[in-house]
Amino acid sequence: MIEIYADSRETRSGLLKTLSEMEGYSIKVGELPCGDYAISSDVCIERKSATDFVISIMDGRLMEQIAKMKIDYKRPILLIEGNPFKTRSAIKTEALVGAISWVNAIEDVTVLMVADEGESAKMIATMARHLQQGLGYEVPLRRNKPKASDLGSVYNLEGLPGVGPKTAQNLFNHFGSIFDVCMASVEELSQVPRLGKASAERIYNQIRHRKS
Amino acid sequence: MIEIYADSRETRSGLLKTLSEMEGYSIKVGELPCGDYAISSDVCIERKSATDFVISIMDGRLMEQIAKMKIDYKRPILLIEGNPFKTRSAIKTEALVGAISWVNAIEDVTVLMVADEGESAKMIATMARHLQQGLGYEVPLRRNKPKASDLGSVYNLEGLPGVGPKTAQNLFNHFGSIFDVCMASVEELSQVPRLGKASAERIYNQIRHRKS
DNA sequence: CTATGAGTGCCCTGA
DNA sequence: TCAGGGCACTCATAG
Repeated sequence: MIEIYADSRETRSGLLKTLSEMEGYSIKVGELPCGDYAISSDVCIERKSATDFVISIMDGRLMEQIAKMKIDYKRPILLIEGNPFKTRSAIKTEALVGAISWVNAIEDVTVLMVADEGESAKMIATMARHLQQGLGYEVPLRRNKPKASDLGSVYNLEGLPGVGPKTAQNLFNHFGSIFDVCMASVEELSQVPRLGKASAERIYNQIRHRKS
Repeated sequence: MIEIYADSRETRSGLLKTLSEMEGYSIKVGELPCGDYAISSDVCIERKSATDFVISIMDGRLMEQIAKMKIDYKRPILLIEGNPFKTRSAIKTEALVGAISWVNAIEDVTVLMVADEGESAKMIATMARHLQQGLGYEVPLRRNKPKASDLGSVYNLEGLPGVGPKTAQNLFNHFGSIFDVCMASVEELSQVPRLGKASAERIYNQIRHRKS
């Protein structure tokens, strides 16, 4: 059973009703210190309608709420319902962008936008499930692996830090095999075109990095 | 002067043009190992149009890109342009919500949504400014590179033939590092759970395979 | 992402 | 020890 904690102020919202009608979820209503929904010990969600969001920027409530959430939760999420750019209000686009950028870049808080209440419900439910039960299987990080050996080697090297398609090809050309790349010293790695000492070191470290 | 690094694939986009016309910004185009824009040593941005986003979910490119960004940068951002829920595509809403939730909840990557290219430009520019100049005082690029991670190693090993998420983890657990996997003989590789002689040989051959 | 199906190869059991 | 069926995991495809 997936548990979602909702703040009592949300009681009247249709969202809470939708959530409580879902199979496999248990909704607990109470007084949250901040935010509207808590879906794990690290994650809480502040849900705002587009107009509410705009207003909370102007009266400074947004900063306050975000700051508060960051104290109690490691990973707060701001969920905006509707398009704030489309609201008829005095606020300038720059201010809007500035606020979102601040929330995101400085405060490191995720900003999600959904169209309506229904999407909000689905989003909150799914995130709760993912956090509490995982996906139910492992996600394949890489797909469409090439079969030809040369391509396979290049593809494999793309897994190293700071190595994209171009550098992977360079590495392979220079060393001739994955094995030789693994044996290379930092100095030898630096010889490769487009690889500086910093990247070379990171690659070297990743290859030797031991399970923590 | 605020610096923004853009991947060369973005050259044709109107966004890059808009950015380069902005006062006080210096845009450098080059080959980024991953992501489309880098705005600090810790933060890079993968920008996707709504339809692109949907397509990249379906062909599995999204997971790969996110994973790669997480290896190279401390704080990757996924910037979605337009409303993915409104695209006419065969994908189910559940899958869409699932993807966003996965990026967010499981991968702990910030998701940002904007309406169009213009907003993207403003958002990227503003975030760059916030990160590089702070809101008032100086917080320039700290040069602390992301350290080698378990995830990076597992991701790398997943590039090998016949190796999916499960086996990659098993390999890493058994040998402790990419380096040790590369040094292993066919016999030693066979020791790993669920790896028989056939798979072990394929892996061994791929690692030693020389450029043809 | 979610769903489904086929294919490969490991592994366990039983003789 | 070896054959065979069950299973786990990879990989392709489709919405």
